[in-house]
Amino acid sequence: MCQSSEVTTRTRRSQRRTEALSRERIVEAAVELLDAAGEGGLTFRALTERLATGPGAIYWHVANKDELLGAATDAVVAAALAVGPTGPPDPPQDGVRAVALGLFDATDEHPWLAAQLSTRLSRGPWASVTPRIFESVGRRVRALGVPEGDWFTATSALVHYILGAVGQNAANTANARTLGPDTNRAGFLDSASRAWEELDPDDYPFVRAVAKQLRDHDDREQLLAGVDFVLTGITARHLPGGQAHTPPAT
Amino acid sequence: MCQSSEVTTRTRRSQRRTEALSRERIVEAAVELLDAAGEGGLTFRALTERLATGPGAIYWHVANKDELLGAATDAVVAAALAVGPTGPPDPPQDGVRAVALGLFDATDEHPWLAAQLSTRLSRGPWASVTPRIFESVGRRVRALGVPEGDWFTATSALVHYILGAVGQNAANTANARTLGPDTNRAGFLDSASRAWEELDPDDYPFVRAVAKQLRDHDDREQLLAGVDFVLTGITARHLPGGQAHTPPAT
DNA sequence: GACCTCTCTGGAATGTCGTTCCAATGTTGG
DNA sequence: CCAACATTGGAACGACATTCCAGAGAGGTC
Repeated sequence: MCQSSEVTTRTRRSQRRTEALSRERIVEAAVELLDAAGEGGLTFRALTERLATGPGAIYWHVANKDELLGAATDAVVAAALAVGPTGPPDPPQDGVRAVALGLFDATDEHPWLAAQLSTRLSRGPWASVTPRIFESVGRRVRALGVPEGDWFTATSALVHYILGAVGQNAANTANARTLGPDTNRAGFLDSASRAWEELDPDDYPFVRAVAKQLRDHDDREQLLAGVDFVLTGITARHLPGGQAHTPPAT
Repeated sequence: MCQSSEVTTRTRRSQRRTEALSRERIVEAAVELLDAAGEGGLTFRALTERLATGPGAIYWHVANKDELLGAATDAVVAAALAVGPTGPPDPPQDGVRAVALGLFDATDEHPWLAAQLSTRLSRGPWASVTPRIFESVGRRVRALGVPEGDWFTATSALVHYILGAVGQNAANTANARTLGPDTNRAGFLDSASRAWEELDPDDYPFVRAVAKQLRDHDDREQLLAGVDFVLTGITARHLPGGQAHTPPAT
């Protein structure tokens, strides 16, 4: 394969691209690739092909793949939280529920988001995407009447729960898709439930006992139930009345 | 590099290994590599070197890297939950707190665990490591007196919170280590707090307001506070008395 | 218009990784 | 002693992220 010297005249590109490359366009293409082919679908090869360019051009706008993934995550989360930016004057509890559902829907639409969120949070929790979510939830906590000294603790509890639940729940739908086009969420939960029922009765009595509830549960209901647990806990501690529980509008 | 044919006589290994290779030994070595060099430290090359063998031998015992990572995660989590296997007869609340702290300490000892837990959960939440944690928490929920129909919802809420909080909190300590040997956890939180304070005052008023609390907070206290929020929420809903809150032993 | 300079481009090359392939080895049982 | 067999480990492969660099276009200067 040792070609002679004349090859150094590289086949120059047809001409300069009509539409300039930009970080925005790259992130946009990255999100599309991730949506289409999942986590492993984002490669620089696929990216160069889709943008009709070379790796060097992309690296001019983006430091590396990790930063690109972070930017994609950030863009999607920002869009998800943008539904009620500054927080409408509805009851704070409803606001927190809206944030949770917004993230839930985002992970549903972008199946790769759940894994990305978890990975990013466990690698540098206080950067990038966290402040956005923290701010969104924290404002409602403040509006609840929680004393200032407990803002951080209460908000952290809510954010941790929401991210944990969203990551795990939305994966149900996402995983069902990867199992095949014919397998729907119900089928996925069905097989998961069966797997639980087949565990060792001595080691896993409880898990076996709730296997049926796993099959029948509704992700959104469960997400909201958990949010309400935390909200109740927060208000019960700080507001002796503890009238925290406004049931979610169904 | 085109060598002649005599090279086909490969330099055969000295002799058969004295101690047989086994899946156990491989997983053990994998955990050690992960502990020593972090997430990126586990490569088949490093593994073959450490075990003084070749890739083929490892692949005979393990399907692929993903399965190996899963096995490593499973082993570490199993060890973390093995402190009180069947659940001692202490108050259920304390039991849940013990599970949370056990996972917290495990991620502290194995910094890679947080990311692995999140990734695995969001990719196939109902397999591998989840039943173990679910069982552990679920037994205490049952012991709390929660009606059977709500076991799954209540346990899910607790597990989601614990995993979310553990993943994010333990990362504080882990990230402090990667920042350099001289940077400790306090230094890490300090710079994170400063980053929060430098956010746009218009977009992030709440985050800026709690930046100081971020700097001063204690991970374990906060973890337990969140667990208590959820526990309070659970018991308040189901047990009208709502005497759920046994303050953690400090 | 000819020149320089600076930003931006994209094709080739590099090194590492997970994984596969297979000749060779010790072991087991006939 | 020999033929299956489970197991080993070295070499090779293809994909990937990343780096390098020759060059194209745009804007300025004379």
